[in-house]
Amino acid sequence: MVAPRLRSRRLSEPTISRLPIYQRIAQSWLERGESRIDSSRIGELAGVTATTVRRDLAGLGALGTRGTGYDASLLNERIGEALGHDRRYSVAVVGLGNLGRALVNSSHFLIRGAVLSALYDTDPDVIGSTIAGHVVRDFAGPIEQATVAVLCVPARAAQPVADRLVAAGIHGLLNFAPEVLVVPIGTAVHYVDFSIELQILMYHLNNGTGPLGGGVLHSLGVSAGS
Amino acid sequence: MVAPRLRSRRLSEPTISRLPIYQRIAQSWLERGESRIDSSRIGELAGVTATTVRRDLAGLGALGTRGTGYDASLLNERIGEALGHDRRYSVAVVGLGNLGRALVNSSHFLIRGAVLSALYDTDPDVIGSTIAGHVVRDFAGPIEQATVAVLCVPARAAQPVADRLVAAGIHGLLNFAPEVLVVPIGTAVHYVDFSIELQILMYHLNNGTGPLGGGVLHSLGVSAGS
DNA sequence: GGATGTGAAGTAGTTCACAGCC
DNA sequence: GGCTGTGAACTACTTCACATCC
Repeated sequence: MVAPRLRSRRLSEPTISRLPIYQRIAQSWLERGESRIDSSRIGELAGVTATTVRRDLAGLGALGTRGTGYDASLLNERIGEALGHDRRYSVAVVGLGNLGRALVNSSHFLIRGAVLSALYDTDPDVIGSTIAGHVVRDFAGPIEQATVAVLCVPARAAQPVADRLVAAGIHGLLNFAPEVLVVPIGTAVHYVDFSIELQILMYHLNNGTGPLGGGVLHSLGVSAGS
Repeated sequence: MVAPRLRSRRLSEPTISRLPIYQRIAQSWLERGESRIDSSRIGELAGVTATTVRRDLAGLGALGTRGTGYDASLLNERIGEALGHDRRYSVAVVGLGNLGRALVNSSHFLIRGAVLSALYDTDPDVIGSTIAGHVVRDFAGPIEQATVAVLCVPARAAQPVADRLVAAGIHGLLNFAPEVLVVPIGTAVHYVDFSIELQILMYHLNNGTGPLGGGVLHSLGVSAGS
């Protein structure tokens, strides 16, 4: 009667979107040389209540210590496991304009199990050049298998590019183009839209509301603390 | 007894995060020459149910027509008003590496009331150069007032940069650096973290769950339709 | 006929309050 | 004493079902 997988516990959507934030907080705590952190401090930085933090973390199993709080290092590790970081996966990047370059050159984009597999572009001046240690390939040529693909292409190109990637067997798309994609069942698309994020920020600024919002952290008025 | 402002209706957090998606869908419908769209089609593309779409849109006032659906043009306009696009606001960008350049050169980032006010960097080679029609200023110099600032700086620089911007009277921050910011009450911070978005995509891909997630649209298996 | 808009019901997520453990 | 973990209460969001209107 041993549970087959801890990860099989289904986490709620809001929890999933908060876990990476807690992880980041745990990491920054470690960098400052602090080893322990409690739920109220995490909540303060993440813009949620301490109870929410405890509920979220309890879903990963009992990893705190009563009276003392959580071990930042253990927290970092367990959240990583819950999000599937212990599995390796490959990432292809399509489109190496400023955004694509920013992503592949960032030391924080590909972390925890993510491995850059290939870069593609359609610009003859870019094809063949080396970026972040990878030679850029022609997107018109063969597409190598990868777990997910990141679309950093113009809006108009997004749909045809997505079609081609799905046809090549890539079923996870991270789309930075401001375009709604139509994909077959079984393919996951996650959108990141800069102008939408700006709009959400403006809404909160105008209405003075909401300690937490969006899929990514939105915190309003975290107190400075000690 | 006239209501002072339609916008005074408080919209729920999930609704706020979906409205920009509906707007984008309405816009892409207009571009295709279609003038009307119904809630089930919007829902299909956005990855939510038709009822949710109607509930969200009903919160903006009655703008659909029974039997026919919604007018894409009106929808686009009303969502814009609800999100505060009718007010102009200025945007400063700090850090003009690949990401900062990608943002200011993108035709989709600064839309609907957003006006680029100033660009800042600390690199002497970048200061003085012209990007997107603006001369890059020295961040060490005076900071001009702006409604919001976009941080495209390295993680380590994020907190000091934020402190400086807040001190200069800028109370809305869109932070692309993977760093939790501590800001005074009254300042809104919205975070966009690429690696977190990638993690959320991976979670859904591994677990095969969730039609909608995150603050930004996550759709799994939108059917192709006609 | 067809799609919106909305009370009512159902479900999910958050907060309260406190027992349990360090 | 302090902080976690969790049943219970509460709140918010979503879905159902249908009256309403074009």
